[in-house]
Amino acid sequence: MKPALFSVLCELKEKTVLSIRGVQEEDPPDAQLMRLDNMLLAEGVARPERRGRRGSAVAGTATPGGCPNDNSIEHSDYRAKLSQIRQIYHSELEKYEQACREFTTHVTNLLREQSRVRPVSPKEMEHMVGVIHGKFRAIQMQLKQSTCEAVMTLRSRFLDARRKRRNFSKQATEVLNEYFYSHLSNPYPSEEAKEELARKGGITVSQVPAGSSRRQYRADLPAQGVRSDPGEPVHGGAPVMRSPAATAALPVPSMCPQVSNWFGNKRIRYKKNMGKFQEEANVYVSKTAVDATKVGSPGHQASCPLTPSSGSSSTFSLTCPEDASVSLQALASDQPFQMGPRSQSQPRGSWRGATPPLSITSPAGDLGSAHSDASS
DNA sequence: ATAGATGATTGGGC
DNA sequence: GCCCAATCATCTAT
Repeated sequence: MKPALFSVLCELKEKTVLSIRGVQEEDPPDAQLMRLDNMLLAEGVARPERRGRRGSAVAGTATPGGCPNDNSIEHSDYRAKLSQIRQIYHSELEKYEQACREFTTHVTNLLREQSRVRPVSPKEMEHMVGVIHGKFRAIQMQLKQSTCEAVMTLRSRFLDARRKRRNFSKQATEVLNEYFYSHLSNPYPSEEAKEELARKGGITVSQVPAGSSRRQYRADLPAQGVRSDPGEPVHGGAPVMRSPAATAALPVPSMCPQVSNWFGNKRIRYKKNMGKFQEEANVYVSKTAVDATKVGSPGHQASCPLTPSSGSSSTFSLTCPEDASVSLQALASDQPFQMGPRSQSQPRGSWRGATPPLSITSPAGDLGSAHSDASS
Protein backbone atom coordinates (compact mmCIF):
# COMPACT_ATOMS: atom_id res chain seq x y z
CA MET A 1 0.00 0.00 0.00
CA LYS A 2 2.73 2.42 0.97
CA PRO A 3 4.73 2.12 -2.27
CA ALA A 4 1.57 2.53 -4.28
CA LEU A 5 0.62 5.71 -2.46
CA PHE A 6 4.14 7.01 -2.87
CA SER A 7 4.07 6.51 -6.60
CA VAL A 8 0.71 8.33 -6.86
CA LEU A 9 2.12 11.19 -4.89
CA CYS A 10 5.13 11.26 -7.18
CA GLU A 11 2.86 11.51 -10.19
CA LEU A 12 0.88 14.37 -8.67
CA LYS A 13 4.06 16.11 -7.70
CA GLU A 14 5.43 15.85 -11.19
CA LYS A 15 2.31 17.48 -12.60
CA THR A 16 2.42 20.26 -10.00
CA VAL A 17 6.01 21.07 -10.72
CA LEU A 18 5.35 21.17 -14.42
CA SER A 19 2.46 23.54 -13.92
CA ILE A 20 4.58 25.78 -11.73
CA ARG A 21 7.31 25.81 -14.32
CA GLY A 22 4.76 26.66 -16.93
CA VAL A 23 3.65 29.72 -15.00
CA GLN A 24 6.97 31.21 -14.16
CA GLU A 25 9.63 30.65 -16.71
CA GLU A 26 13.03 32.14 -16.30
CA ASP A 27 12.99 35.88 -16.18
CA PRO A 28 14.40 37.70 -19.14
CA PRO A 29 17.71 39.39 -18.42
CA ASP A 30 16.85 42.18 -16.06
CA ALA A 31 17.54 45.47 -17.80
CA GLN A 32 17.74 47.45 -14.61
CA LEU A 33 20.16 45.04 -13.05
CA MET A 34 22.31 45.28 -16.12
CA ARG A 35 22.25 49.04 -15.91
CA LEU A 36 23.28 48.96 -12.31
CA ASP A 37 26.04 46.51 -13.05
CA ASN A 38 27.30 48.62 -15.89
CA MET A 39 27.30 51.72 -13.81
CA LEU A 40 29.14 50.07 -10.96
CA LEU A 41 31.62 48.75 -13.46
CA ALA A 42 32.05 52.14 -15.07
CA GLU A 43 32.60 53.77 -11.71
CA GLY A 44 35.17 51.21 -10.75
CA VAL A 45 33.05 49.95 -7.90
CA ALA A 46 32.22 46.57 -9.31
CA ARG A 47 35.86 45.59 -9.54
CA PRO A 48 37.53 44.58 -6.32
CA GLU A 49 39.95 47.14 -5.02
CA ARG A 50 43.46 46.89 -6.29
CA ARG A 51 45.95 46.92 -3.53
CA GLY A 52 49.18 48.80 -3.76
CA ARG A 53 49.26 51.85 -5.94
CA ARG A 54 45.85 53.05 -5.08
CA GLY A 55 44.62 56.26 -6.45
CA SER A 56 46.03 56.09 -9.90
CA ALA A 57 44.21 52.91 -10.59
CA VAL A 58 41.07 54.31 -9.16
CA ALA A 59 41.45 57.76 -10.52
CA GLY A 60 41.30 56.55 -14.05
CA THR A 61 37.76 55.39 -13.64
CA ALA A 62 36.69 57.64 -10.87
CA THR A 63 36.87 60.86 -12.77
CA PRO A 64 34.76 60.30 -15.76
CA GLY A 65 33.60 63.82 -15.87
CA GLY A 66 35.39 65.97 -13.43
CA CYS A 67 38.62 67.73 -13.97
CA PRO A 68 41.02 65.11 -15.13
CA ASN A 69 44.04 67.10 -14.19
CA ASP A 70 42.76 68.40 -10.94
CA ASN A 71 44.81 66.55 -8.37
CA SER A 72 43.36 68.49 -5.54
CA ILE A 73 42.78 67.38 -2.03
CA GLU A 74 39.16 67.07 -2.87
CA HIS A 75 40.01 64.51 -5.47
CA SER A 76 41.94 62.28 -3.16
CA ASP A 77 39.11 62.71 -0.75
CA TYR A 78 36.75 61.62 -3.45
CA ARG A 79 38.83 58.58 -4.21
CA ALA A 80 39.04 57.68 -0.56
CA LYS A 81 35.30 57.86 -0.20
CA LEU A 82 34.74 55.89 -3.37
CA SER A 83 37.12 53.31 -2.05
CA GLN A 84 35.07 53.09 1.14
CA ILE A 85 31.93 52.58 -0.84
CA ARG A 86 33.64 49.90 -2.86
CA GLN A 87 34.79 48.08 0.24
CA ILE A 88 31.38 48.15 1.81
CA TYR A 89 29.81 47.00 -1.41
CA HIS A 90 32.11 44.03 -1.77
CA SER A 91 31.90 42.97 1.83
CA GLU A 92 28.11 43.14 1.72
CA LEU A 93 28.06 41.29 -1.56
CA GLU A 94 30.28 38.61 -0.11
CA LYS A 95 28.00 38.33 2.91
CA TYR A 96 24.93 37.96 0.78
CA GLU A 97 26.56 35.37 -1.41
CA GLN A 98 27.68 33.36 1.54
CA ALA A 99 24.26 33.58 3.13
CA CYS A 100 22.76 32.49 -0.16
CA ARG A 101 25.07 29.50 -0.36
CA GLU A 102 24.38 28.50 3.22
CA PHE A 103 20.67 28.84 2.86
CA THR A 104 20.68 26.86 -0.37
CA THR A 105 22.62 24.07 1.26
CA HIS A 106 20.30 24.15 4.21
CA VAL A 107 17.18 23.91 2.08
CA THR A 108 18.69 21.22 -0.11
CA ASN A 109 19.53 19.16 2.92
CA LEU A 110 16.08 19.70 4.28
CA LEU A 111 14.50 18.54 1.04
CA ARG A 112 16.74 15.49 0.95
CA GLU A 113 15.67 14.75 4.47
CA GLN A 114 12.04 15.10 3.47
CA SER A 115 12.45 13.00 0.39
CA ARG A 116 12.50 10.00 2.67
CA VAL A 117 8.92 10.59 3.69
CA ARG A 118 7.53 12.37 0.65
CA PRO A 119 8.38 12.51 -3.01
CA VAL A 120 10.84 15.26 -3.82
CA SER A 121 11.90 15.25 -7.42
CA PRO A 122 15.20 16.70 -8.60
CA LYS A 123 13.23 19.26 -10.55
CA GLU A 124 11.52 20.42 -7.42
CA MET A 125 14.86 20.79 -5.71
CA GLU A 126 16.08 22.76 -8.65
CA HIS A 127 13.04 24.95 -8.49
CA MET A 128 13.53 25.67 -4.81
CA VAL A 129 17.15 26.58 -5.39
CA GLY A 130 16.04 28.85 -8.15
CA VAL A 131 13.54 30.57 -5.86
CA ILE A 132 16.19 31.13 -3.23
CA HIS A 133 18.61 32.54 -5.76
CA GLY A 134 15.91 34.80 -7.06
CA LYS A 135 15.27 36.20 -3.61
CA PHE A 136 18.93 36.82 -3.04
CA ARG A 137 19.23 38.43 -6.42
CA ALA A 138 16.57 40.88 -5.36
CA ILE A 139 18.54 41.67 -2.23
CA GLN A 140 21.66 42.07 -4.31
CA MET A 141 19.86 44.46 -6.56
CA GLN A 142 18.90 46.57 -3.59
CA LEU A 143 22.51 46.60 -2.52
CA LYS A 144 23.62 47.64 -5.97
CA GLN A 145 20.98 50.29 -6.12
CA SER A 146 21.97 51.85 -2.84
CA THR A 147 25.61 51.67 -3.86
CA CYS A 148 24.79 53.50 -7.04
CA GLU A 149 22.97 56.13 -5.06
CA ALA A 150 25.92 56.53 -2.76
CA VAL A 151 28.24 56.99 -5.72
CA MET A 152 25.89 59.51 -7.25
CA THR A 153 25.80 61.53 -4.08
CA LEU A 154 29.55 61.39 -3.85
CA ARG A 155 29.96 62.51 -7.42
CA SER A 156 27.57 65.36 -6.95
CA ARG A 157 29.42 66.52 -3.93
CA PHE A 158 32.91 66.34 -5.30
CA LEU A 159 32.73 66.58 -9.01
CA ASP A 160 29.96 68.97 -9.73
CA ALA A 161 31.28 71.15 -12.48
CA ARG A 162 29.73 74.28 -11.09
CA ARG A 163 31.46 73.82 -7.82
CA LYS A 164 34.64 73.32 -9.74
CA ARG A 165 34.29 76.48 -11.72
CA ARG A 166 37.53 78.29 -12.27
CA ASN A 167 37.95 81.49 -14.12
CA PHE A 168 39.95 81.20 -17.28
CA SER A 169 43.46 82.45 -17.27
CA LYS A 170 44.15 85.94 -18.47
CA GLN A 171 45.76 84.56 -21.56
CA ALA A 172 42.75 82.44 -22.36
CA THR A 173 40.40 85.37 -21.90
CA GLU A 174 42.58 87.50 -24.14
CA VAL A 175 42.68 84.94 -26.89
CA LEU A 176 38.95 84.45 -26.74
CA ASN A 177 38.23 88.15 -26.60
CA GLU A 178 40.53 88.82 -29.51
CA TYR A 179 38.70 86.31 -31.58
CA PHE A 180 35.34 87.56 -30.44
CA TYR A 181 35.98 91.19 -31.22
CA SER A 182 37.74 90.50 -34.46
CA HIS A 183 34.83 88.38 -35.59
CA LEU A 184 32.21 90.57 -34.11
CA SER A 185 30.04 90.32 -37.15
CA ASN A 186 29.90 86.60 -36.84
CA PRO A 187 31.32 85.38 -33.56
CA TYR A 188 30.66 81.73 -34.15
CA PRO A 189 33.95 79.89 -34.29
CA SER A 190 34.07 76.60 -36.07
CA GLU A 191 34.99 73.46 -34.23
CA GLU A 192 38.54 73.78 -35.52
CA ALA A 193 38.68 77.40 -34.47
CA LYS A 194 37.46 76.48 -31.04
CA GLU A 195 40.15 73.89 -30.68
CA GLU A 196 42.72 76.35 -31.87
CA LEU A 197 41.49 78.95 -29.43
CA ALA A 198 41.52 76.46 -26.61
CA ARG A 199 45.04 75.50 -27.52
CA LYS A 200 46.22 79.08 -27.76
CA GLY A 201 44.55 80.04 -24.54
CA GLY A 202 45.80 77.03 -22.70
CA ILE A 203 42.29 75.86 -22.03
CA THR A 204 42.21 72.17 -21.43
CA VAL A 205 40.51 70.61 -24.35
CA SER A 206 38.60 67.96 -22.60
CA GLN A 207 35.86 65.69 -23.46
CA VAL A 208 32.66 67.03 -22.17
CA PRO A 209 32.80 66.98 -18.44
CA ALA A 210 30.15 64.82 -16.94
CA GLY A 211 28.29 67.89 -16.11
CA SER A 212 28.39 69.75 -19.29
CA SER A 213 26.23 68.07 -21.78
CA ARG A 214 23.02 67.13 -20.28
CA ARG A 215 21.49 65.82 -23.43
CA GLN A 216 23.91 63.03 -23.90
CA TYR A 217 23.43 61.84 -20.42
CA ARG A 218 19.75 62.09 -20.45
CA ALA A 219 18.98 60.10 -23.50
CA ASP A 220 18.80 56.80 -21.78
CA LEU A 221 18.23 57.74 -18.21
CA PRO A 222 16.72 55.34 -15.83
CA ALA A 223 14.18 56.98 -13.62
CA GLN A 224 16.57 57.82 -10.85
CA GLY A 225 18.80 60.75 -10.36
CA VAL A 226 17.37 63.62 -12.26
CA ARG A 227 18.36 67.02 -11.11
CA SER A 228 17.44 67.41 -7.53
CA ASP A 229 17.16 69.88 -4.76
CA PRO A 230 19.53 72.80 -4.74
CA GLY A 231 21.01 71.87 -1.42
CA GLU A 232 22.36 68.64 -2.69
CA PRO A 233 22.66 69.08 -6.39
CA VAL A 234 23.03 65.96 -8.34
CA HIS A 235 25.98 66.31 -10.57
CA GLY A 236 24.88 68.76 -13.15
CA GLY A 237 24.89 66.88 -16.37
CA ALA A 238 25.46 63.46 -15.09
CA PRO A 239 22.48 62.64 -13.03
CA VAL A 240 22.94 59.07 -14.00
CA MET A 241 25.86 57.28 -15.41
CA ARG A 242 25.63 55.55 -18.68
CA SER A 243 26.45 52.02 -19.41
CA PRO A 244 29.50 51.50 -21.57
CA ALA A 245 27.28 50.19 -24.28
CA ALA A 246 25.19 53.30 -24.19
CA THR A 247 28.32 55.42 -24.25
CA ALA A 248 29.54 53.77 -27.36
CA ALA A 249 26.33 54.56 -29.15
CA LEU A 250 26.35 58.23 -28.35
CA PRO A 251 27.50 60.95 -30.71
CA VAL A 252 30.87 62.51 -30.31
CA PRO A 253 30.53 65.59 -28.13
CA SER A 254 32.10 68.90 -28.78
CA MET A 255 35.78 68.85 -28.05
CA CYS A 256 35.79 72.37 -26.63
CA PRO A 257 32.74 72.84 -24.49
CA GLN A 258 34.45 75.52 -22.47
CA VAL A 259 35.09 77.60 -25.55
CA SER A 260 31.55 77.07 -26.73
CA ASN A 261 30.24 78.09 -23.34
CA TRP A 262 32.44 81.13 -23.35
CA PHE A 263 31.21 82.28 -26.73
CA GLY A 264 27.63 81.56 -25.79
CA ASN A 265 27.93 83.63 -22.67
CA LYS A 266 29.88 86.32 -24.41
CA ARG A 267 27.40 86.74 -27.24
CA ILE A 268 24.48 86.98 -24.85
CA ARG A 269 26.16 89.35 -22.47
CA TYR A 270 27.59 91.48 -25.17
CA LYS A 271 24.27 91.81 -26.87
CA LYS A 272 22.55 92.63 -23.63
CA ASN A 273 24.89 95.39 -22.74
CA MET A 274 26.92 96.62 -25.65
CA GLY A 275 27.68 99.84 -23.92
CA LYS A 276 29.42 98.09 -21.15
CA PHE A 277 31.62 96.18 -23.53
CA GLN A 278 32.43 99.17 -25.65
CA GLU A 279 35.67 99.87 -23.91
CA GLU A 280 36.73 96.27 -24.00
CA ALA A 281 35.89 96.10 -27.67
CA ASN A 282 38.03 99.10 -28.38
CA VAL A 283 40.91 97.65 -26.45
CA TYR A 284 40.87 94.44 -28.39
CA VAL A 285 40.27 96.03 -31.72
CA SER A 286 43.19 98.37 -31.26
CA LYS A 287 45.23 95.49 -29.96
CA THR A 288 44.62 93.48 -33.05
CA ALA A 289 45.31 96.56 -35.11
CA VAL A 290 48.73 96.81 -33.55
CA ASP A 291 49.31 93.14 -34.10
CA ALA A 292 48.30 93.47 -37.67
CA THR A 293 50.72 96.28 -38.34
CA LYS A 294 53.43 94.26 -36.68
CA VAL A 295 52.72 91.30 -38.83
CA GLY A 296 52.93 93.25 -42.01
CA SER A 297 50.73 94.77 -44.57
CA PRO A 298 47.03 95.08 -43.96
CA GLY A 299 46.53 92.33 -46.41
CA HIS A 300 48.52 89.88 -44.41
CA GLN A 301 46.25 86.99 -43.92
CA ALA A 302 47.96 83.73 -44.30
CA SER A 303 48.71 82.81 -40.75
CA CYS A 304 45.37 82.57 -39.11
CA PRO A 305 43.57 79.28 -39.07
CA LEU A 306 40.67 80.61 -37.10
CA THR A 307 37.66 80.97 -39.20
CA PRO A 308 34.05 81.36 -38.27
CA SER A 309 31.90 78.37 -38.59
CA SER A 310 28.89 79.45 -40.51
CA GLY A 311 30.53 80.17 -43.76
CA SER A 312 33.41 82.46 -44.12
CA SER A 313 31.37 85.36 -45.28
CA SER A 314 29.89 87.28 -42.47
CA THR A 315 27.10 89.59 -43.28
CA PHE A 316 25.08 92.18 -41.54
CA SER A 317 21.52 93.02 -41.70
CA LEU A 318 21.36 96.45 -40.32
CA THR A 319 18.59 96.43 -37.85
CA CYS A 320 20.09 98.21 -34.91
CA PRO A 321 20.13 101.92 -34.29
CA GLU A 322 23.82 102.10 -34.73
CA ASP A 323 23.68 101.40 -38.40
CA ALA A 324 26.03 104.15 -39.26
CA SER A 325 28.75 103.02 -36.97
CA VAL A 326 28.14 99.46 -37.96
CA SER A 327 28.69 100.39 -41.52
CA LEU A 328 31.80 102.20 -40.52
CA GLN A 329 33.02 99.28 -38.64
CA ALA A 330 32.25 96.93 -41.41
CA LEU A 331 34.03 99.13 -43.84
CA ALA A 332 36.90 99.71 -41.52
CA SER A 333 37.37 96.06 -40.93
CA ASP A 334 36.96 95.32 -44.56
CA GLN A 335 33.93 93.28 -43.84
CA PRO A 336 31.17 92.97 -46.31
CA PHE A 337 27.67 93.67 -45.28
CA GLN A 338 24.38 93.83 -46.95
CA MET A 339 21.34 95.90 -46.59
CA GLY A 340 18.88 93.63 -48.26
CA PRO A 341 17.77 90.12 -47.57
CA ARG A 342 20.23 88.05 -45.69
CA SER A 343 22.40 85.60 -47.49
CA GLN A 344 22.67 81.96 -46.62
CA SER A 345 25.71 82.49 -44.54
CA GLN A 346 23.98 84.95 -42.34
CA PRO A 347 25.22 84.86 -38.79
CA ARG A 348 23.19 82.42 -36.89
CA GLY A 349 20.66 82.92 -34.22
CA SER A 350 19.61 86.40 -33.34
CA TRP A 351 23.07 87.83 -33.56
CA ARG A 352 22.17 90.00 -36.51
CA GLY A 353 21.80 93.54 -35.39
CA ALA A 354 23.97 93.02 -32.41
CA THR A 355 27.01 94.26 -34.14
CA PRO A 356 28.41 97.04 -32.06
CA PRO A 357 28.95 100.71 -32.38
CA LEU A 358 32.69 100.55 -32.28
CA SER A 359 34.15 103.93 -31.86
CA ILE A 360 37.42 103.22 -33.50
CA THR A 361 38.15 101.49 -36.68
CA SER A 362 39.02 97.93 -36.68
CA PRO A 363 42.15 96.77 -38.44
CA ALA A 364 42.27 95.27 -41.81
CA GLY A 365 44.55 92.45 -41.01
CA ASP A 366 43.32 91.26 -37.69
CA LEU A 367 43.42 87.77 -36.37
CA GLY A 368 41.68 86.22 -39.21
CA SER A 369 38.52 88.15 -39.23
CA ALA A 370 39.54 90.27 -42.11
CA HIS A 371 40.87 87.24 -43.76
CA SER A 372 37.91 85.08 -43.14
CA ASP A 373 35.30 87.74 -43.28
CA ALA A 374 36.65 89.44 -46.31
CA SER A 375 37.78 86.43 -48.15
CA SER A 376 34.46 86.04 -49.78
C1' DA B 1 29.82 90.39 3.73
C1' DT B 2 28.50 91.89 -0.53
C1' DA B 3 27.88 92.95 -5.46
C1' DG B 4 29.31 92.08 -9.77
C1' DA B 5 31.71 88.98 -12.95
C1' DT B 6 31.96 84.68 -14.96
C1' DG B 7 31.74 79.73 -16.30
C1' DA B 8 28.31 76.06 -16.48
C1' DT B 9 23.69 74.20 -16.85
C1' DT B 10 18.99 74.01 -18.35
C1' DG B 11 14.83 74.30 -21.27
C1' DG B 12 13.09 75.53 -25.46
C1' DG B 13 13.47 76.79 -30.42
C1' DC B 14 14.90 75.88 -34.93
C1' DG C 1 23.09 69.49 -32.81
C1' DC C 2 23.67 74.22 -32.06
C1' DC C 3 21.99 78.37 -30.33
C1' DC C 4 19.63 81.71 -27.14
C1' DA C 5 17.99 83.20 -22.83
C1' DA C 6 17.52 82.55 -18.13
C1' DT C 7 19.45 80.88 -14.25
C1' DC C 8 22.61 78.74 -11.02
C1' DA C 9 26.90 78.44 -8.49
C1' DT C 10 31.23 80.00 -7.75
C1' DC C 11 34.97 83.37 -7.97
C1' DT C 12 36.83 87.92 -7.19
C1' DA C 13 37.24 92.63 -6.01
C1' DT C 14 35.69 95.86 -2.69
